[in-house]
Order: sequence, then C-alpha cells, then structure tokens
Amino acid sequence: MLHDLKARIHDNQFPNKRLPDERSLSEAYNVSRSSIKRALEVLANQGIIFKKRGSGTFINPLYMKNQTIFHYEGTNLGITDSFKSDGQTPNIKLLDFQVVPATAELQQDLFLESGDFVYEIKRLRLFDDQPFMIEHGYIPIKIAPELSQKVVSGSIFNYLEDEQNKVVTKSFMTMRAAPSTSDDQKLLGLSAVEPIAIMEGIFFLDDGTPFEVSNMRLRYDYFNYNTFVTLDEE
Amino acid sequence: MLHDLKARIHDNQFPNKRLPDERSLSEAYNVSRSSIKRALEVLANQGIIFKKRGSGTFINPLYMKNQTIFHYEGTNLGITDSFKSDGQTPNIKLLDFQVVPATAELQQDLFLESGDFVYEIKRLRLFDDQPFMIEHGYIPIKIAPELSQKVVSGSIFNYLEDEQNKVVTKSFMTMRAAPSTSDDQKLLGLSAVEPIAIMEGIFFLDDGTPFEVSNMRLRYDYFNYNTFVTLDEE
DNA sequence: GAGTGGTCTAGACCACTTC
DNA sequence: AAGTGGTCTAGACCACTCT
Repeated sequence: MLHDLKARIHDNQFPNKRLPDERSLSEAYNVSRSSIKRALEVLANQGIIFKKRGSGTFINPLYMKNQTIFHYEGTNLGITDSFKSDGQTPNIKLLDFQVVPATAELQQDLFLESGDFVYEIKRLRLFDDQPFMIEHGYIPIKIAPELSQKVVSGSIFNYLEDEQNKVVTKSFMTMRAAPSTSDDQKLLGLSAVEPIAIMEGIFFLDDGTPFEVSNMRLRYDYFNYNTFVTLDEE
Repeated sequence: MLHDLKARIHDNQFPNKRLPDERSLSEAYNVSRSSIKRALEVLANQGIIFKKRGSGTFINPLYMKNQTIFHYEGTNLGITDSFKSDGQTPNIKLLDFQVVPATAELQQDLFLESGDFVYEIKRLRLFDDQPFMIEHGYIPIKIAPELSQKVVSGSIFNYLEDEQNKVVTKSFMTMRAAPSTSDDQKLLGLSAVEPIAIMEGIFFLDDGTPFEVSNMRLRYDYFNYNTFVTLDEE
C-alpha cells in the first residue's frame, strides 16, 4: 500500500498535488486509519509529502521538480554501495586483520563482557588505484564467528546479508573534519593542508544488536553527506 | 512523559542500560501502550535508545559519550539554539546585508521567477569573542518582506517564528570538509593546515516553501554532526 | 512458556483551517 | 459548521528471545 501510494505520486496521479484525506484512503485500501497514518508518516519523513493539519496532505513540489537533489539520502550504510563510483572500480586493500581482546570502551559500545574478543580490521578503500578512505573497525567474534581474511577483503555487510542472513539497518554516526595526520597523508596521498573527514560510530543489526564500531577517515574531496532533516518531534 | 523518560535516562536512573518493558511503562505513566510506543519511537529515532524485539529496550551507550561541548545536532535546525554554548554567549556579527537579484541557480533552488530579488546575508557567528562559523545565506524578499538590519543581526528563525508565525521545520543539507581559504583563516582565526566543515543547503517552511539557501563554513573543531540512520523504510 | 517488542484495528475526541 | 490531520485508548494477535 505504501508502495502503491509512492508509485501513484511518481505517476503524477494527484495533479492537484494533493492526496485524498486519510479517512478516504483508509477505506480505499481497506486498512485502518492508523495504518494509513503510518504510511504517510514514512513518506513525510522522506520529504515526499507534507501534511497540514486542517488542510490536507500535499505532495512536495520540490520533490517532483528535482528528484536528484531532493530525495532522501542520509541512508549511507553499505559504504561500498553508497559512494558514487563513476565508472571506477571500488577496491579494498587489507592493512591489518587480527583478533584482539575487547577494550573496556569496546565492551561498552558493543555490549560485550570482559574476556570477549573482537576482530580488528584495518582497510584501505580505493577507486581503481586512488585511495580515499581508511577504515578501522571492530567486530565481536561472537556475532560473526566465521570472518575470514577473504571475507574481510570484500564487503562485510554483503557477506552478512547474503550468507548469514543478518542485516545491518541502523547506525549511529558522528561526523567531523580534521587536519590530516602524516599517516593519513601517506595512505591517502594528501598534502599537509588537505584535511580529512571522519565518520565514526556504531552499526547495528536489524534487531538492535551493535555489530561494528567503525572509524572512517576519508579524503575530504571524497566525502559528501546529504541529509533531509525534519524537525517536529519533542 | 517523554520528557520525564529522557530526563531519567540522562540522570542515569537506568543503570542496567535497560528500560522497563512497554507494558509496565504504560501502567506506570497511566497511558496506553501505544502512547508509550510513540514516545519510545521518538527516542529511538534520536538514537537515544534502541529496541530489541523479544529482549527489551536499551540505552545507546554512545549517546551518553558523545556529549561534546560544542556540536551541531543533526536533528536541529535553528542554528543559534543548536550549538551548545557551555556558558559562553553566542554572538552574531553582521558582515554584509543587501538586496540583490536572484541568480538562475537561486531562482531554481528557491522557486523564484526571473526578476525576483533576494536578501544576501553574510554573518560571522561567535561564542564570546571566538568566531566559529561564516554564514552566507539568501532569502527571497517575497517570503520575508520585512527583514531589517536588526532582525538579521539576530536569530532570523526565531524572528520568523515569534513575529511572523512562520516555522522552519525542514532542511535539505549537504556536508563536507575542505581546506580553509585565506579568507576563512582570517575570519575564523585558523592556521593554514586547519580545515573547515561546510554545510550547505535549503531550509523549508513547514508548508514546503523553500525559505533560505545557506552556506555555512565552520571551524573544524566546532563541527560535529551526530546522526542516527535507520534504513528500512522503502 | 513467559516475556518483550511489532503491527494492526475501530473508534473517540481534540486542534486547526476553510478544502 | 464541515472537513482534515493529531493524539490517544484498549485490546488482539504476531514474531522473536530467553531459559
């Protein structure tokens, strides 16, 4: 039903830029009004529609006008997939891969107990031969007990989804900018005045289990984060 | 009730990092379970808690950790309010304020027609005497026809909300990092190797009308964007 | 099996706009 | 006053986790 609504919006089946009222939709789709509200809520969060109490529900004209710019992104989870590759091939160079005991900090972030171990994975990501990101991550052994060097040299998220039926759907990330260290400069081919962007945080599985703590240092010219923010709660 | 829950979380009243189950909360607060769910949903979207079906609701350990002194919260729009000042006073220094014809690009971004005019506003934001952000914005005259130099030296969003009954609730933003220009260095007091973070995008009124195109250049050490991303809605 | 969150229903009443 | 979205209730049933 959500999907149908979205399709109809794209199909321009609401030339008034206005949706039927919730009660009608509820009847038309044979679901409760609450269910309709949930669906509309999703569309509103994606910036596709907006609701005006007392007036109705309208299609965001800008969404239709300029789809490339005004669509919800901010959903950058699978890194390999979320960077535009522009014809270039994404590569991964494994820098370090070992099993280490979880530090106190990791224990807290990943919900581990003392004595638990984690994979420490350090990788360099490239497009063709151009490195653009240093990735430093920790994954609990008990969540992914079968990580091999081969897996870790590819997309870990894809492996999990395809082979382990585990889906990463949430992340808590914090982003900032920083001058590059000499290490960054060497690995990413930057000059001293060229900075990096840092994204760090935790990835969660579908069920809320924290799955990976990750620190990503990116060439500033390969980093661009788009987000559609709605401020209404609280 | 939402507020109370949030306060209790901040107060560390759940040392287990675990909240009571929804049915108990529902009883404790004397509201329906649906209402509790709505409240928890808000907290979950803010990344404060996460829920594990079948297990319970837990507090995000990272949330408590990332309370840096100055940071821009991903879920806030009014800039003045969204920087934590830690006792310091946020100030605004007006650098430039004039009316200019809208360029072709502005016409597109702000939904204007050729011949329309916009305010061009350039401001420096400071905490006490420490500048941390250069703000360069454009606002259509026809949306806010009464902007004065006085208004523009304070919080424009607050003015709109308090005096004009217009609320800015949405924004489409893109973020990146860049080396600082000599201009940046002069205005923000940076050295040559210190970078800036750039946030640029469009603010919308709550009816979807684009209200401002803004470009913000921040000292890298005053920028920190937290975001909780959920990838499931289709 | 008991406990917990997820989804959904059917309906009441409130708040805002003017369809 | 009529229409429309917002909030809330009380409860049913499902899906998953824990032991």
